[in-house]
Amino acid sequence: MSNHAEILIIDDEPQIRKLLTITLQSNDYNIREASTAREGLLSAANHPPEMILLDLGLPDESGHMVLEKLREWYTKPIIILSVQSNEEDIVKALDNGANDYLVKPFRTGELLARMRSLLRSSSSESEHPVITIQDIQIDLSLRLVKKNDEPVKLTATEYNLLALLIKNEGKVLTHQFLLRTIWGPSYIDQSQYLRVFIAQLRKKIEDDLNNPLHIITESGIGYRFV
Amino acid sequence: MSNHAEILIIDDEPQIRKLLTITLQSNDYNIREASTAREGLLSAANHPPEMILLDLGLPDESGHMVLEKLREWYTKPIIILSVQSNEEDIVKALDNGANDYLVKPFRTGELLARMRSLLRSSSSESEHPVITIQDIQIDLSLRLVKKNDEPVKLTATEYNLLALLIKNEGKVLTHQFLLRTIWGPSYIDQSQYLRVFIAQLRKKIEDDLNNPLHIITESGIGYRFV
DNA sequence: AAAATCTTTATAAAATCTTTATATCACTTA
DNA sequence: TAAGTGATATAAAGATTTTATAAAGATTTT
Repeated sequence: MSNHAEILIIDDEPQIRKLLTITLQSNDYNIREASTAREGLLSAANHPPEMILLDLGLPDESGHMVLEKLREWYTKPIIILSVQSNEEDIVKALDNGANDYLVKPFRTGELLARMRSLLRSSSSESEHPVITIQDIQIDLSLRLVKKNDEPVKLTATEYNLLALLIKNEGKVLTHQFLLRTIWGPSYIDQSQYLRVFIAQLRKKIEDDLNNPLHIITESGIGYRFV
Repeated sequence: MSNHAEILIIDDEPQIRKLLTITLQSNDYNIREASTAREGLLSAANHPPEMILLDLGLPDESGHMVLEKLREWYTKPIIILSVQSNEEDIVKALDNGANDYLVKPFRTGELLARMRSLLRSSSSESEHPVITIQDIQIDLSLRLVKKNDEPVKLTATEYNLLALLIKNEGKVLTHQFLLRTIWGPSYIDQSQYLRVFIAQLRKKIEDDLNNPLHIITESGIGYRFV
């Protein structure tokens, strides 16, 4: 999964910034760095990121102050990274609008998981798992299929079959497997069902029925989505 | 601030439940308790709470399993409370849909602050109280629906159904999900209710009943608001 | 009690699935 | 090459399921 979300790191320690940058970049995040409160606020305002990682111990101003100023307008997740482990700081930060608080040194795996959790719920509407294959798009959470950005109307069974093929793009799915998965184990002999529904799907998503480019027949074996 | 939000505690240790109950009740939360996985899932289904506090070490089933089963339909915050402090458990829980993870013994002040933080962002209805979709407007805080700026008179059930559809604009909501959420888990077989109320809603907000543009039927699956 | 709302019943219409019939294709063999 | 064979494609009829809607009865609210 490539995300490319922009993350702003506000921390004055260069080695922490470096560690974070390398870790996050190798997880497909785009990084912006700031080493002071002033710089951080400026960067956030000029290029609002998807998430902010904020150190509480900044040289020019308290991190708590930065958090408050950010929260006057910034609504996306803010995670606090701090050496302070006392409850007072944690409670204060969370009540001032921080979404999470990790005590340094933190485990990077945990940080990444907490970031995923926050990004998941913050962009719950906009970020759907959309699979795009040439002119065909399928949004599994909306249960929506598009061809050239036009919605394609599919019945429940047609959708299930297409989704199964697309989830296994490139792989041959046997008749048996398809029948068992879509219709149930007692239908593995009803190959004719499969032919009927494959034909219907092709009518809806292929441009040239005599030369299907997406749903490929593997004679004697099954079908494959390309 | 009095909140009166309902919180479900799933934990098998009576003394922990007692501590949590007393702490949370003195902070104006209403508490429901469960000591096993089975009991917890049942309680959550029958009285969906505003938040769930889930222990990972349950006697009958793994807490991870409970989390997965809950997340099949429960969308509000879940905080994990566990004696396990290893990164593997934390990452797994967060990636399975937990919103936070606190290692026992935890500080109650911090737990309360993290709960406030999650409740704040989960009740995002206050941030975007008005949703506009073409000619339909819904003000979730006022419980008011307008069509072309004209107020539409809806009954309580009609409103609940429409609001649920609109909050999930574009997504197919299954019969099961709609029935369970609006009428309760014991009504999942009463599809006819849904048909009657969908017809009533369409009469009130669609221009052409023979060609509904907002409430779309997905035969065999459910309905979708566009 | 009256009004509003929810629940249940009945029925028509629409959509979908299943089955049948026939055509087509790829490949083998005379 | 031509006929034959098995697998596949497609249309269309028939059967079944699902949905829409009105309206009557029951319940709750005012």
